[in-house]
Amino acid sequence: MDSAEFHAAVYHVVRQIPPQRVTSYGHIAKLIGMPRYSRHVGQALKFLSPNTNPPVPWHRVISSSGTISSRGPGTDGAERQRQVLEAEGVEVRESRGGELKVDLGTFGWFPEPGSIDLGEYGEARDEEEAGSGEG
DNA sequence: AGTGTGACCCGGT
DNA sequence: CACCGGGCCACAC
Repeated sequence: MDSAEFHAAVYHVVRQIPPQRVTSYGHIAKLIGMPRYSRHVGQALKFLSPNTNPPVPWHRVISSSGTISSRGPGTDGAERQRQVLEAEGVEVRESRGGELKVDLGTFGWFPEPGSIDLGEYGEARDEEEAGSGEG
């Protein structure tokens, strides 16, 4: 699995997140079969072009705790993500520390690995399974 | 070859 | 809920 293919796999899965739902970097990593690569999911979204042909709903990916990643002080990425989420009906609230949070119990989308379409990226495996396989 | 960093995750306090 | 420590993988210096 090359870096380019990893990115492609991430985009493929992110495109399947339904409207008004959010999931986490870590869960995307799980879905593509690489549970230890949560940090790289964020990188893949960072390198995403703003005008890809099938659009990638990057805004529906937040942290596992329901927090929108701040991307550092002085950046407006988190605020842009908030506005896009609210525009499609996702409720975002602000904690005292200024953190933007979404209620995962209401808007969370965490399908089990294997229950979604991986397309040509279904060969990725981070953990070997003894005695089983695609065949 | 070591150190620091990043759109992260989990458990403990 | 907030804070901290450890784990994780790849990249830049």
